[in-house]
Amino acid sequence: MSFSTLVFLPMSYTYKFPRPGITIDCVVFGLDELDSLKVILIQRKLPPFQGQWALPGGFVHLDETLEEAAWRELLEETGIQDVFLEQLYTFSALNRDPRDRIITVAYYALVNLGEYHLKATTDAIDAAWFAIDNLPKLAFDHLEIFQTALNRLRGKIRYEPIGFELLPKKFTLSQIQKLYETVLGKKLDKRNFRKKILKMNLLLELDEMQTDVAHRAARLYQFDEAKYQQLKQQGFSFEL
Amino acid sequence: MSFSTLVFLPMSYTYKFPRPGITIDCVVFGLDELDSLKVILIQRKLPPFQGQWALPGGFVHLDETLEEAAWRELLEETGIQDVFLEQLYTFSALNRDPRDRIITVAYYALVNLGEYHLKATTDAIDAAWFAIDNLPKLAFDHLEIFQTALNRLRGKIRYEPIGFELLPKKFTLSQIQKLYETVLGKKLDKRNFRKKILKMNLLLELDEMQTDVAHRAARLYQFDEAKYQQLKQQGFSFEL
DNA sequence: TCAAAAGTGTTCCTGGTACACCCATGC
DNA sequence: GCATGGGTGTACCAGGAACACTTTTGA
Repeated sequence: MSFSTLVFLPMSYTYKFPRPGITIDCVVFGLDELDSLKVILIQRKLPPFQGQWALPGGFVHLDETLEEAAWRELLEETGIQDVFLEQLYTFSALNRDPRDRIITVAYYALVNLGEYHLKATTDAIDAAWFAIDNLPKLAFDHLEIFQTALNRLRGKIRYEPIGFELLPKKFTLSQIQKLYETVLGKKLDKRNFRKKILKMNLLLELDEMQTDVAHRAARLYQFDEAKYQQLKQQGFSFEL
Repeated sequence: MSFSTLVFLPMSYTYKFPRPGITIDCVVFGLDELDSLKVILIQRKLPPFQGQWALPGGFVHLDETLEEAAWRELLEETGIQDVFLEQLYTFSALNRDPRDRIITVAYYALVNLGEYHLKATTDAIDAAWFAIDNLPKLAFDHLEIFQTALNRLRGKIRYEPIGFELLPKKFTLSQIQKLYETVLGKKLDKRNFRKKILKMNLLLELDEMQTDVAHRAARLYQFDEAKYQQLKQQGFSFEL
């Protein structure tokens, strides 16, 4: 476009009744190479809670849905896109933001940590992965939001195949077993785990093996999303 | 107080950025004597959707949480209080309200329909129970909200003991079996159902029987909430 | 040759499912 | 005495849990 458009930008917006502000916050889970569960935090540059760590998030624009706002903030603050994202819960305690009445709609995301190193993030935003059992003090009520998300993840991973979202596309049976052990916090029997997950027929056995490992290479598998949708239609229900 | 306080009531509220309006809506489920599942709807007195049926709900005040707003609207519009109430989902489609950008946080409630006849409701509000398989056309996106609530109820009733909220405090085993058959939409085997639910040790066998029935009177039971909390603590998980 | 993880079957037991008849009560 | 729902036990089968050794590979 060679012409700019001049628009009148109002400096303020007026309503008959007071309105709370609406934000979204995202709890982004990732599984690192050592198989500890991690979450992304952002260091706040501005008050309130300046310098403290917080969940990525921000205000919802009038021309976007909550989910669109979550995707936008995720991309802006962490560079993450195209991942599993689901609404978690809406938090509305009266004093959760010291400045103003703010209601926040929390989302949680599952990403394959190996694909995102958070180094190339824009401007001066400081984002980092933290192990979930060693979090710093969080701003606002973000600890409560995080705990709600962790409980949701632990509950949901047992009866919906969302765990695969934390792994690379191609993974070994041991990887997925360790994932379940990490998230659920208990050891599982190797033979029983393999029997059960293979019997579901949701894993595509690939003709590929692990490389660069200092021991016998394991076979790679892939989650068969199409098959899952088809089975779910027929009343099948995932359970581990 | 013998003196009134004069306060300046502003006629408007101004913000630097535009804000969506925030409402809550409630999907109230009840089970009637003929054991069909019902939901409460309110007939709208004002545009938009004037005359159409809608879920009870309204704007969230600045000095209340979302849950408080839900309780308030529930009481004002239906006379219901002290029931099971849980947050469902937050809906934010851009055009869900034709007048303005409105985001709504939906709640769902489970009530013992026998206790609420909706006759004594305040002023001119027209509230009524509708069988869920015979709903009228609903205002806004309330059909989608209702369906989300029904799916949640169907899912949750299988792994948390919330079904009892739809029954009177004292109930027969047949009542709860019919409840499950109604909500899940399939017949269950009487002997197996009784074995399973009694084995959980969550039902208190009372020394009372049904009265005024034209057949052998059934024993009454009561859900043991304290026992459930205790068992849950120890890792027990309800499942039917 | 050693270390490290991959891969593989069987036995036992629990819990799910299928199934039919007598009992108590009010009309 | 009949209609209506209440109440009860057993046999079979499937799936979950416990359990240990051999194989492959790279260092």
